[in-house]
Amino acid sequence: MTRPPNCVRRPPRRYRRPNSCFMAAENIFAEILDRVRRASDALVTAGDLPAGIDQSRVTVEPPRDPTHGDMATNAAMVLAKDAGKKPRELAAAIAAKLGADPLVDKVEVAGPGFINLTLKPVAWLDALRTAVRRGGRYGESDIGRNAPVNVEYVSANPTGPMHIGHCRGAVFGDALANLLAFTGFEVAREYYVNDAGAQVDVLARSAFLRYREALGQEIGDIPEGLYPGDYLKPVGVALAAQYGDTLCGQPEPLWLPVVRAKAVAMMMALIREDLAALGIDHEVFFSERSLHEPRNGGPSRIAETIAFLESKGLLYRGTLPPPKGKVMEDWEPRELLLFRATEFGDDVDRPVLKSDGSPAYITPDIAYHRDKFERGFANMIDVLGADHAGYVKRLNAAVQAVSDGKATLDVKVCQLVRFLREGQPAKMSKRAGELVTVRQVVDEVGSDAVRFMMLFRKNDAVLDFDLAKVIEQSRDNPVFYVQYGHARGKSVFRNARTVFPDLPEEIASLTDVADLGQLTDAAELGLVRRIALYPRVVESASLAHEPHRIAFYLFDLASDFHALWTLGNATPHLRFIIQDDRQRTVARLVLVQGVVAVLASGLALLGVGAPDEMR
RNA sequence: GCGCCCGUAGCUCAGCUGGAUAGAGCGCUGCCCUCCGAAGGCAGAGGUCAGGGGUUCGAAUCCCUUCGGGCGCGCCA
Repeated sequence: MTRPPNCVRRPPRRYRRPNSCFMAAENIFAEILDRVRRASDALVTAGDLPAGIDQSRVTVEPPRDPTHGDMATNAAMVLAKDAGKKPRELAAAIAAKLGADPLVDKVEVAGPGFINLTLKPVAWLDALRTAVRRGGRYGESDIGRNAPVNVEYVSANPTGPMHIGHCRGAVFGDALANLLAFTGFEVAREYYVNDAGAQVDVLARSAFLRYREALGQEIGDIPEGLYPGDYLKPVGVALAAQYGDTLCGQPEPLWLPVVRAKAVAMMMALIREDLAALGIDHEVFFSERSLHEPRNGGPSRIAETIAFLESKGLLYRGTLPPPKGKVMEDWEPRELLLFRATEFGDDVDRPVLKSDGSPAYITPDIAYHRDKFERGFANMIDVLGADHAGYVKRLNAAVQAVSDGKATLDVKVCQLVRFLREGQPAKMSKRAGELVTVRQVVDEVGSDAVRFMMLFRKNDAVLDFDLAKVIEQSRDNPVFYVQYGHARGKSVFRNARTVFPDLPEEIASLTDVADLGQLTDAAELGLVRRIALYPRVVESASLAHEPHRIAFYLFDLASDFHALWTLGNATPHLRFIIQDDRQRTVARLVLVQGVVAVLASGLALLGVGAPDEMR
């Protein structure tokens, strides 16, 4: 019998961190932070700071105002209280140590006790060299320390093709998973298949009609309450081919499981095609139904979970107060088996069993998250749609309960997307009974545009998606603007080869011979600094579970690059290719290669293509 | 009624988990190509970070509160 395969494991498709050691200077900000800490440690040794002082709040950041130097640290201000010293006094002491650092050109104490650092140019040029050498792996890190993380996303009901409401969460979850893998987490991409609820029974009845239709029977209009979509016709045809008319004479309890399994399997195939169109491919499809079924002749996962909660004293029989703010005609108090969710911060205790004894809606979810925990995931991320925002507290309560507080769950709620065309609500053709689908949108504007735009906003803010704007070729369209940056870089290399035909195939291989000291213009060095920022952005985006930071960073990087390019219009000596100066050209090609590498790396994290030329 | 999210330039939004004089795009104003690098770039104007309290060296960011807007609320799924 066909059924969505449970826990089918395949090797992660997109990214796996190879075994390797990382260069210390991969992230120049982390490197400098390390040196600041060592300076503070030296003061501890000298007795100027108390032993064991907490340095966890010390940060190194690029200052907003470039006149404040390359980096600023708050070390003195953060440590001052514990040290019993004045911030500026302490700052002077730390600054004195840092001034001796070979990477540091200049140190200043400013404002309330900031220590502003200006690095030697060689420090930045080293960062560029690193970026070019590392290529697509630049920004990779091991901050995750191989900790397993389970990212559950999409989880659309298997009752039809994906509609656009699922699009944002799908792209978000996928990009977040990429990001976590890139930063050293052991990531599982998981899809929770709701193949057990009442809605899949409705699906089965709808498919059964199509089955009779395929057998040549007159079925008339699809009754209210069933799924009318044409996408169920192939299910009817397949059933007819497989079973002939043998299901017709059977009572519903006999044919329903058969039809349901077939329909769910075919709907999942449909959804996986839709996901594939967006470049999404989960490693695990977890069947809700499997949680209801006995395991090896023993109790089901759900029964086990209820017993577990019982043993922890987290269940009791009681009645809930009536829901407020809503007229409930048929509400009456009933005694139910309740889960003490309020002990974990939820607003009310939640029923585990309905009055008829069957599991309530959250119960399989509790069992599911318990299963994740027992599979070794102490870190879980659930990506949900806006309509599930009210569900966050009870999921957190469930995870706390089933893991004895040992697991963390971060629920990322993706807000609504408003589809527009030229600023007006988009009218999209809907065939009878079908919602607007993901496929329609991808077919119209392409996967790259959909993915980038879904990530060009914080997940918790509503998003306007203008179908006309995203295919414009202008700065107003960030997808184009960033991809164009990559293509433009590649075109520099093509042009450079016509001037210097002996240039190597791989521009990156010039890194060792290039004299990067040739990069002296403020605009060039600004671009180098932006490139050096990338590992820091990746790290913070990963830890915050906010892939949109990558998208905004790429936009800024492309912006810097386009600006430098255009500068060459008015000032020819700043052009990347200088006919009679091979050495300078080579240095600049390495710079452009840095831009190209970071754009390609960042776009790959977002799952967006990096074209060699725009068409 | 309760919970969650949002409120930053005329518009659409960033703001690096508390840092210095709050940024970008669009729009507006003024510039930069007689195709060889303008699908672009530069400059300017534009702000009580919704209002009010608090926490501390320091708040758009954290806490409380008021006002606006969105989503949700069930033994449904």
